[in-house]
Amino acid sequence: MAAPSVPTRGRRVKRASGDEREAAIRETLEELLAERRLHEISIDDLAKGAGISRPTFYFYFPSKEAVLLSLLDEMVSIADAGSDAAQALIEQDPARYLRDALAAYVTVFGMHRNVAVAGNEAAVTSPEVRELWEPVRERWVSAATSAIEAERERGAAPQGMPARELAIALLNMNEGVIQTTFSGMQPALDEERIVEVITHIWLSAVYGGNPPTAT
Amino acid sequence: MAAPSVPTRGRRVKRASGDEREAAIRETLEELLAERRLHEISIDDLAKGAGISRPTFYFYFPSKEAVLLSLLDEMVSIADAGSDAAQALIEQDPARYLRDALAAYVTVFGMHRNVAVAGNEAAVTSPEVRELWEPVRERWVSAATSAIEAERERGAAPQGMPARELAIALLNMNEGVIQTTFSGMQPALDEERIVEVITHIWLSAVYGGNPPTAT
DNA sequence: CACTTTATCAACACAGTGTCGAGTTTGTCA
DNA sequence: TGACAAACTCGACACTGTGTTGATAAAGTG
Repeated sequence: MAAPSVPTRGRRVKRASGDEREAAIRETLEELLAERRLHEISIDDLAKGAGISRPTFYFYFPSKEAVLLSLLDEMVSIADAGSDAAQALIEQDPARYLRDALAAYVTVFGMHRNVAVAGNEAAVTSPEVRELWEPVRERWVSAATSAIEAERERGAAPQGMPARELAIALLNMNEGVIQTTFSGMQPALDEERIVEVITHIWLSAVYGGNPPTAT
Repeated sequence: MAAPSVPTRGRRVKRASGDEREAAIRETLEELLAERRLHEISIDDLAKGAGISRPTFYFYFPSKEAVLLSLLDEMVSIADAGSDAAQALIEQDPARYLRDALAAYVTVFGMHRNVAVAGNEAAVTSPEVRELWEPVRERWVSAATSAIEAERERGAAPQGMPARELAIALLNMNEGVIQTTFSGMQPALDEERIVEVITHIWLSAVYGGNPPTAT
């Protein structure tokens, strides 16, 4: 499992000056996303920023969405790692597990907010980006569904809505909250309040008024 | 208050052949949105569909986003009207009021799903569309905030999270659920389940396990 | 029936995309 | 060490879409 620190998504091996260029392109995109939206950034901007010509850009990436994709890939794996760390708590203290896992995502997405917001923009435009996101979302939904079902089985949570439906709607809430807050839309939650508010809604929806007890 | 059936958003008076062209452009956009995404539709496509040349298009609208804007305008006022109809119930049976109001939006947005999905796409790209949506969202948040506070005052709902924060997060959930379901993204809720699932989450978040009683 | 308003479009200038083919540099191993 | 291939680079092209200009026709009005 000695995976490279940054997922390479199937690009063939590359080294030396090539790797530096590739990194320069990625860095340029992340920098430019701090100033303007994805659709306002041209391939020429990325090429210029990385010190190469536009045709050379295509040697490294097939499109600007592909550059974003590699940034998103990295961000998602960091976020997943953070929430896996909370995993240990799942049986002892479900409420704290939930808060920690949600906090992990909100923190990472907040640190890379430009990438996260651009990902949302590109998910509409680019089938490739959608193909990256769908399995990620499905994994989150499955994990939440299992957790809810486990809590019901041990009698901590009441029966009710199908667990998967709850999970989907609540995930949509997370995404929406993160999106509006980090893209500067109004009205939106204050950044520091996100975790508290969405944790409360998850807990009420799942446990309905009877908060879970720690063991 | 003899407002025209379709809001005109400040365009100067226009009539006869002019009005027909304008309507033809709007219809063409709604038709084409059933086949492909907004960014895949060119101004020339709209012009051709309305039987005019591309420069003539600009006589009627400054951009394709402006056409979408007028479609969105219409959709929002229909949806608002539908939820105003539920308003009467707010004091007698809050839970049913909530379900009816949510159902009104989901139904209207579902009927014009192509417009709704395109609106979301354009909100990222076009400041004008964002300027239309922000006040609409603010109105919804304010209405929900007042309703929650009223329920707390009469003792039906417990104190807790600031009402406005709840309202914002729950509105984000509604938008996210509608967006994923109607844009065909996966995973998503089944269309017929949306109202039931989101109503449940609103009620749990606001009343925490103690459902409101009808008077 | 002058004259303004409304409506129309051919032609242009531009910005961005993606590709082709010809070049240079770099590493390898005979 | 020098031939060869792979990695890398970019000028120039073809193409798609945008937005504007300026000339023109048709309709409505005093």
